[in-house]
Amino acid sequence: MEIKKVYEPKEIEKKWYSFWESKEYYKANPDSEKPKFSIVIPPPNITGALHIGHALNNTIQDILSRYKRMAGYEVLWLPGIDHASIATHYQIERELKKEGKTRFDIGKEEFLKKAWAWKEKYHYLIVSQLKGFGCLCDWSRFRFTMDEEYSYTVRYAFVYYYKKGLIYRDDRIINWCPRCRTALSDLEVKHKEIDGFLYYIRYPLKDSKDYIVVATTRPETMLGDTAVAVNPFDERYKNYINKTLILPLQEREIKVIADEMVDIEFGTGAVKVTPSHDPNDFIIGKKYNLEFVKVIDEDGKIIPPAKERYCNLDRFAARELIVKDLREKGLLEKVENYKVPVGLCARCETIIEPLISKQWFLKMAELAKRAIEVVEKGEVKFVPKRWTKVYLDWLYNIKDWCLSRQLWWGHQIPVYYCLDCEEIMVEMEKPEKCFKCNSKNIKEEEDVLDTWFSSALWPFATMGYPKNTKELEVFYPTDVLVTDPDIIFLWVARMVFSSLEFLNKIPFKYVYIHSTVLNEKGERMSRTKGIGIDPQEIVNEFGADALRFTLTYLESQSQSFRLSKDKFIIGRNFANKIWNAGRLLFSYYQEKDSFVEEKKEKVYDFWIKELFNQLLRKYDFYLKNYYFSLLAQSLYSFFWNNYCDWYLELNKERFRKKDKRALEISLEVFYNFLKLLHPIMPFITEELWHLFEKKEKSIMEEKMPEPFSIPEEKVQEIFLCEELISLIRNIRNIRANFAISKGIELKGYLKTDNEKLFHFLEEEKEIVKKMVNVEILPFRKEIKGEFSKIILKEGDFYLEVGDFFNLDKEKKRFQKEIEELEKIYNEINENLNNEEFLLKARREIIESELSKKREIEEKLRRLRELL
RNA sequence: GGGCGGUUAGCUCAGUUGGUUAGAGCGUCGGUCUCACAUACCGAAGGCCAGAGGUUCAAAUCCUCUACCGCCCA
Repeated sequence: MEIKKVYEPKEIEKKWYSFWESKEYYKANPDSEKPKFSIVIPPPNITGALHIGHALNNTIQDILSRYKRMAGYEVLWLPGIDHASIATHYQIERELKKEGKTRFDIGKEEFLKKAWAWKEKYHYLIVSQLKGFGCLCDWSRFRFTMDEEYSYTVRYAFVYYYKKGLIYRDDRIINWCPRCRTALSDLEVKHKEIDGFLYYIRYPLKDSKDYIVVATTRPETMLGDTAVAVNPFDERYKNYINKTLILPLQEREIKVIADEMVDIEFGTGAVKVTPSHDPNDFIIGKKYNLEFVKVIDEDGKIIPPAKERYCNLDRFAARELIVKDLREKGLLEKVENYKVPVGLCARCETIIEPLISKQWFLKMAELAKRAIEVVEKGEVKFVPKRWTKVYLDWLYNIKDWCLSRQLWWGHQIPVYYCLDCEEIMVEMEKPEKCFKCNSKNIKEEEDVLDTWFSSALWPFATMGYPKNTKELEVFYPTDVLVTDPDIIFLWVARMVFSSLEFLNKIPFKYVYIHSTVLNEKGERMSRTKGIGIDPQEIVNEFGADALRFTLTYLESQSQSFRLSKDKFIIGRNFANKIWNAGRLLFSYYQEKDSFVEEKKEKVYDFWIKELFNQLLRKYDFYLKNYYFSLLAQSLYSFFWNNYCDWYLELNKERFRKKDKRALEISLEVFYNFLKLLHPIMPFITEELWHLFEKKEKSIMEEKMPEPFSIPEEKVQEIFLCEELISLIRNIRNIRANFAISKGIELKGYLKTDNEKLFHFLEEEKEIVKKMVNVEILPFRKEIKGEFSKIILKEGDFYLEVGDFFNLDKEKKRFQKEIEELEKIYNEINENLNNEEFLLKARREIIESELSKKREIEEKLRRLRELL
């Protein structure tokens, strides 16, 4: 059987994914007797293809679920996608814009058709991407947030909250995006400072030549001013309180009021109050019962009662005209450069307009309380821990959540208005007639819900809530949520309080927050900005296993890591290494019937078994603690640096001699390694697993390996293997140092009092000959010719190098080592001469220092003999 | 303004109860197409672990401050 020299993942990946699917390995069985493990996917939104951050996110989930499956759990990894109301709007509107249209040009029905088509397209794409990454989600339970069942749960939740009195409708200042034409929640607004101006405007006193100067960054809002406020403790304005001013341009009378909220330091200490267009002014407006004058509309245009001169102008055009008018009237005292804080729509980056508007809100105080409690008590744990504070701080300062959006794509708010008596009905289905006046003249609410309202229900809505499903019974709460830092508030916190409210259970026990993936310049990957790596490209070029391994290797719970395409070489090369080790083993495996000689196990066998046991211990620990980078590193170095570089190399001679036991142990360790690696690199491990025997079942049906048992006396002998490795390394070093090519045979003499070592190297003569072309001879008192000395732990080795010998080089080599050792020796000595160290350090530390000292002393002594 | 991260070899990063001589990959230098692998093998060079204090017998690791970079919140 011909096996390709270089690992080619493409066909192999396709083959095994369909195999897993055909066998339905992904399918969770709620009736299983096994312990349960469950994860719900953070549903990717349908706005576009998955990026490399998704690849990381889902690789982690796949690792955890594959591992748990092999560790004997019944695993549910529930997949799905999110309709992403506003984000999808933005994408479709962008397409429309290319044709010069807006959503209002084509109308709601046409728009929704496009949205569904969009969803279909990306639904298909996202699923195929996930499969391309090797993610084995339970496809039989795939959910979309706008599925009928899911939508039922969303309505159910809204109605429930409303009837409980937690949802209310009110006129409030909200964040309005004039481009998206919708209200936004606080979290959907990004704050930024831009270069702008601070305008100082004179507001004349009524019947006086005196005036108050107010400072503002937004002069256009003055059209809606209904007061000027000063701080009651501000001496400058004491005499102005309660006086009447004439609002410039509008020529309207407004009062000077005093409130401690006013910052004395800002501008002139006097501020204009526009209750309809500023959140703080809104509060003041309510407090002092001011008039609410709305002068900017939902398109960001000026409207009456502003003077006609300004109406229909865009807010920024109006600003310019107003400034011009003020200047002409001599009312503009001065203009300063100023960093103006603005809110931007998180989606389209349009400057937010704070607007007074009637919207639906969810009361947060009570809900937040319980969400805080479960995290403070540690029922829900963040990994890494530091994110706990981020979560809590947000909830400590929580404000009510604006739920309604003036969008079309999303869940219709289940509210119905009687057009005759103004009765408001909040119901699961549209009522036939008004509950109050029996009118059939009923209109449903046009607004849709914030996407995150439905996402907040994800863990249990996907499992069939409010029905009492078997899934909810056995798989809920889920074990861990894997996500990135951006959505701790948007999503994680909201899932926690929703779950507590509806099921009286936490939604997950752990929240693993992984790193943000950056590009090589350190910029956040962004599809809209065209920054980033397309995971599909990586899969095509390097393979899914390489993609997964590299991401795992780089995921170390840090805030972020930089990624460039060439990083995937790590994973690709590792896959190739495994592949080729497989090839080597397979070539002997094919001839296994001729492997008859059952020689006894060698020291190397115990050496590799011990190293495997160590790997296993680390593996469990790292996985349990979500130390993904260390997990990948330990697998990598075990396999490459121990198994391949030494164990297989040492075994080649045994293979040649048809040593059956050598082959068996090599294969056993290899198989075990494949099992451990499978969660990270599912494809190549599956392929190799099936290469060796005709197997019906997937490697994932295997149990995770147990440690090898090693007899105590064999543990004592493992050092011999280390001595052998050290000897070979030293010989190679000397050959390189003196430029003696391997083709030239050398002789060497071992001097040791350690009988085990003596016999061992006697036995392993052939290996040494083969690996470094050195013949080991019995030590004689007088060694002729020039030699180079190798210091082993338990003996000296004299390598006869003849004419190649160069005293300077040799001295250099030793001097350097002596200097290094002396440095360490002095440090150790200092410690050991320090009474406090002896008094306070742990016993095993002292002992290890002592034995180190003896070792170094001995080595130094032997090194100095040479000079 | 507040919170949180980062600063370790030329580059990208590990280093998880403080205790072997601080590691890896890439890159560099030198040598190899050796019958699994040149996506490889062998050898080597390269670091006062940002700076300053402190705690400790012992600090890259804990504490404080400073500087710079980044993320988040207001």
